[in-house]
Amino acid sequence: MDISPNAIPDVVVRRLPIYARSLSYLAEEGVRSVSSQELGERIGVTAAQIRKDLSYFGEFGKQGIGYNVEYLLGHIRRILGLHEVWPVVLVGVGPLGQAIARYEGFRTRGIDIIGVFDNDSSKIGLQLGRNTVQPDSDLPKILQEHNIRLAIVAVPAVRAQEVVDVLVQNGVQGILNYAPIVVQTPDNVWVRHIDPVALLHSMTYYLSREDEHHAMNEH
Amino acid sequence: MDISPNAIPDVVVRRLPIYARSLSYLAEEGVRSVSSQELGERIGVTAAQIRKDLSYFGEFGKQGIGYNVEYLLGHIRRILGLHEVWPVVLVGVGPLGQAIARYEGFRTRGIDIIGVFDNDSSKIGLQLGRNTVQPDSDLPKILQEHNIRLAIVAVPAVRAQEVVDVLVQNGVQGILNYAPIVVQTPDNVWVRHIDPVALLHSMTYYLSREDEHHAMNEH
DNA sequence: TGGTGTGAAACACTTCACAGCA
DNA sequence: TGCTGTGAAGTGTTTCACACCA
Repeated sequence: MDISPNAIPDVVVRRLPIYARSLSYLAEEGVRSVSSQELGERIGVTAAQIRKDLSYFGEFGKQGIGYNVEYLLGHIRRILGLHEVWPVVLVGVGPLGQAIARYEGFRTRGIDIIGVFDNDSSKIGLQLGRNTVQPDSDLPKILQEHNIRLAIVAVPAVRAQEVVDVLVQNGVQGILNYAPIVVQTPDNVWVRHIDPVALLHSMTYYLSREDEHHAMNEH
Repeated sequence: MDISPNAIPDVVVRRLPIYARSLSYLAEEGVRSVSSQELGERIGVTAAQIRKDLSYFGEFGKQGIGYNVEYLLGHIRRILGLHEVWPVVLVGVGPLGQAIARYEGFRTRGIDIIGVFDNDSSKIGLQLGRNTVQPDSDLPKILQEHNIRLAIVAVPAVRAQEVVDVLVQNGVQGILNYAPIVVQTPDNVWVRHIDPVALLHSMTYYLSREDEHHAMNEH
């Protein structure tokens, strides 16, 4: 999915949920007010970055004081569309899919998994959290009936593209893809990707460099 | 962890594992040679980007031909330090941790989970893949004995910081954090973060905008 | 006083466009 | 001919630094 000119930069959009997450912890702790400095330290981001990011959306702070936690959190939630609950489907019920289906953190943050699907008939009927596993063949019906726009894909890499095709054909516009493959979609569909191995590999890069460094310093 | 000046940009380092992944699929398919154009189409990246990225590390292609798949893959693996197998520990054996422990995709890509830990005594002794769950109290010993430099954290948010502190105190320099919280570490430690909910929220942002857009266009 | 909001400057990253080569 | 490797140009992102305000 591409960004139209004059739109908010995607980097900013990706940071907003982190701000929201941190603000909700602050709210739970009973903190009323927070400065960009304090929030930045929690999140590992500069104060200027936070102020600049927020300035795309309005003026939420008070000079000399900072930001009211509840007020800013409410605004960010609304900006992200989280004043509504988003129904999503999950496809793929291997160990990872089961963990996702059982995780409470989706529902508490505005994401409601309303259906879980697998093509393995031995899994159909399995109860996972509030959901019962349904066959993939029921996907189109459910997607359309509930007007689903978001989906989580946790199938093996070889199946990911076909599953994504079905999702997109039935109106899904945002996909969280756990399969270690880049899926092809029309450019009005958003895809975010989770590949823990790739993330680890990006760290092994630096750790190997460090070795060499030390070796060099020893001479 | 910060980047020293003149170093390879971190964005580039993060793309290398994606290139490696795609190249290994090509190799499995028996493809011998690939152009930056073809590889880019698979990955959703421009050809120029790939050529530029690779040029940080050397010259791996042949004019008029493209890249030899095996040769380039070998080089990228070496650049990422993947000519060695990296032993890692996993802390946290809830449903997610269990899925991680059982996932075969780590070992096949150079990441070997050599220990899994939890502080819940009812889980100690549980067999997960090739590992048996050990108590957190054994962490320091194992980290030091095996010279572990990478860890995966899959504990609840409230426990993440204390776990990370123990890891760092015992020599861990790279952490893959599944807990929905930004952990504090010394700046010689790398942290990568996985928060599926935050990724979904960054998509609900765009999907909400689209609604408004349509509403606007209807007038 | 202590903090925000924001243009402008600095920096980082991507894309272009083409020389050069098999 | 068809593709790489790469300076230079273009674009995007972050940081600076300060006017402004409760």
